[in-house]
Amino acid sequence: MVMLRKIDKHSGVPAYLQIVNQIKAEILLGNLKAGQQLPTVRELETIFDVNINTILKALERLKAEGLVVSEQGIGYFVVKELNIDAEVVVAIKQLVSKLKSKQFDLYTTLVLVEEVWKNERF
Amino acid sequence: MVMLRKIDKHSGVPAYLQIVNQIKAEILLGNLKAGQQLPTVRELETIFDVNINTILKALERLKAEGLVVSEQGIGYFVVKELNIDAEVVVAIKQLVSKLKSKQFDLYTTLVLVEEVWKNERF
DNA sequence: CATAGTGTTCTATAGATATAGAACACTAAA
DNA sequence: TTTAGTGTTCTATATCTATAGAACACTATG
Repeated sequence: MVMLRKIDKHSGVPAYLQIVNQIKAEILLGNLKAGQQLPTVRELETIFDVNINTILKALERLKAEGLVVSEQGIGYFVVKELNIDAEVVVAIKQLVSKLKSKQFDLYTTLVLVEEVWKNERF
Repeated sequence: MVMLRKIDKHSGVPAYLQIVNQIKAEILLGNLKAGQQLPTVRELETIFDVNINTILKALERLKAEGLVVSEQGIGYFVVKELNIDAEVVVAIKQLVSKLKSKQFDLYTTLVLVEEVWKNERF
């Protein structure tokens, strides 16, 4: 089931990138499958609560990355199936569960993951 | 040991926020301890490879969050000790290790963690 | 007191981001 | 053919982000 949420306008991350991220994640998690149609651009405008031009900028990026295609007069469609290893999803869910139980917030969590990623040699 | 890196000017995330994140993470990981002096603003300018005003914007944010204080003519100092549970760091390192071994990139990883965080009810 | 090394403030400019509004182009179905 | 529902393009405007450059203020030390 596709879950698209309003973006966070105060996070500092550009709105169009937050939209790209959400749609990409839905594809990665298998909630959006190849061939499936996205909501219309005007529906996305409502869903994300941003201007249509911001929607178009995000979709343009997703097209450039080859994840979706547009058909004028019809709609946008998912191209690639990017289903990831279920084991990975489980591992992420476990970490998220642990951090939530320890009262971490999302922002702190993301910062820590990024730093560990960049600082550790594996 | 403090590890501060040049920011990624093409990530879309504002430079001053990337700087805030790096310094905050160093404090969280215990690499910057309470009372410790940060590099000078002009050293930070070189380290992060951005303009001094961008450094000041980041430090202003860290001051507002109560993580650092400035003393004019002297320097910036860490206020809070935010050392986190070692168990949490280990868990994050394990996840990062697993994802790197499966050829995930950092960007995809962060997007997935964020989506799982927002979509799962724990 | 003079100086070097700190942080601080200010102005000007360029580029990126986001919105609003309007119009246009294509597709499918009545 | 007409119409409703799609995507597409364009202009104008406001705000945020980042840089450059200059000057100023405070602290410690010789």
